[in-house]
Parts: sequence; C-alpha cells; structure tokens
Amino acid sequence: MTFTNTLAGVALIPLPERFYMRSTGMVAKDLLGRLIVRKTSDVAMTARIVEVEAYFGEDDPASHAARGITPRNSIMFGRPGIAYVYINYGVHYLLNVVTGREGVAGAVLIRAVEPISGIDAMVKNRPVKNKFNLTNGPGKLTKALDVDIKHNGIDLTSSENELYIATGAVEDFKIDKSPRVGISSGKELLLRFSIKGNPYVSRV
DNA sequence: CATCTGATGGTCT
DNA sequence: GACCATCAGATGA
Repeated sequence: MTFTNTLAGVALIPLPERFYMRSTGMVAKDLLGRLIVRKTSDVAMTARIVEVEAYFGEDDPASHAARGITPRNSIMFGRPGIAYVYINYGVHYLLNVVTGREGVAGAVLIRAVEPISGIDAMVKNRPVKNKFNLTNGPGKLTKALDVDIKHNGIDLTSSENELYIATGAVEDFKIDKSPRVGISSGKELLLRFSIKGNPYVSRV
C-alpha cells in the first residue's frame, strides 16, 4: 500500500536539511506550524507542531549534550534533520529534531502537536476522553503517532520515510516564549515556543 | 483547583 | 544507585 503524500490535495513537501542547519533557536521557532507526517503500512497521520523547546550543547545545563558526547546523545552532534528519540522515565518516548551543522550539538524537542488527519488512528493508539488531551504533551504525541525508539536516527527530510516533517502552511504565528521549569543554575536558555492560544499546547 | 505518587528503563556517576 | 526534556490517577481543599 502506497500513499500519495498529500493533505487535502496539497503536497506534503519535506523541509530540507538546510532548514535545520541553523541555530537551534531559529529552527525551533520556525518549526511552529509545520506538519509531522507519519505513515504506517495502513494509515497516514499528519499533525501540526504547536509547541517546541530548544536544547543546545555544553552551555545548556538542561541539554543531554551538556556534558559532552556519549553513546546516547551522539545523534545530537550529528547531521541536522535527523530524529533524536529517547525513552524517558522508562515510560515515554520523546521526539527531537537535530539542528545546527554536524559536530555541533543541538536539538528541538517537539512538545505538542495539533491532530490534522488520521485522527482515528491516533485515538486508537492513545484512547482519550477529551480530544484536546490526545497530543498536548511530548510523551502523548509520540504515543498517538506511534513514534518510538525505532525512529531514533531516521531522516526527517525524506518523504520516502515513515516519519518526516513537511513545510505546512506558513502563517503568522504568535510566539509565546516562556522559561523551562526545574532548572536553577542561572544559565538556563529559556527557549520554549508555542502557538499562543492553540488548544493543543501543553499545560505545564 | 493544587499537589503528590507510582510506573518504569536507560544513562551516567 | 540516583536521576530524569512525563503522565494518569488519587487525594484534599
């Protein structure tokens, strides 16, 4: 079964590698409004990115890369446009996109998305009473989109892949910049962005 | 509404 | 052996 990568008749064009080969903060902001495309053997899902968070290298105490390269975080130092997926609290998979040029650590955590198509499949993956609870958190959206560790290292710039990020409609998004919680070193970089007022933005 | 807790596994000290 | 880029459910006000 093959899918034509379109949504409402409009082609879902992947963002190119050069999109990600910029400063992590810029990429984070620019990812708002873009579309995550997830294709399975029998279903296609799309969702709009509505909240992101930037993680840098050794200057960012909250980053996995803060203490240099390790087997787990090595993808953060690699090519831009690649997915960095890891399990956290032993329970949830978190989806990031690697940014910056190769050799420099950086990634953007996808914190919340708005379901656009294939919503029935998402609900099947992650049953909820309230639809606004489906994908309004980093662990929730991976469950709904069936994203897990097998996507660690996947190229998000290719529409051939079962997971990629498409351009989406460019609109005038309002940015709500707020600090990360739980960091008190004084060096925190405070780069969380969301589409203000979107009902799928996470609540913490 | 706010605050707490258990689940659960990989990574790093 | 401690620490988490989380979440759902429980409890109390």
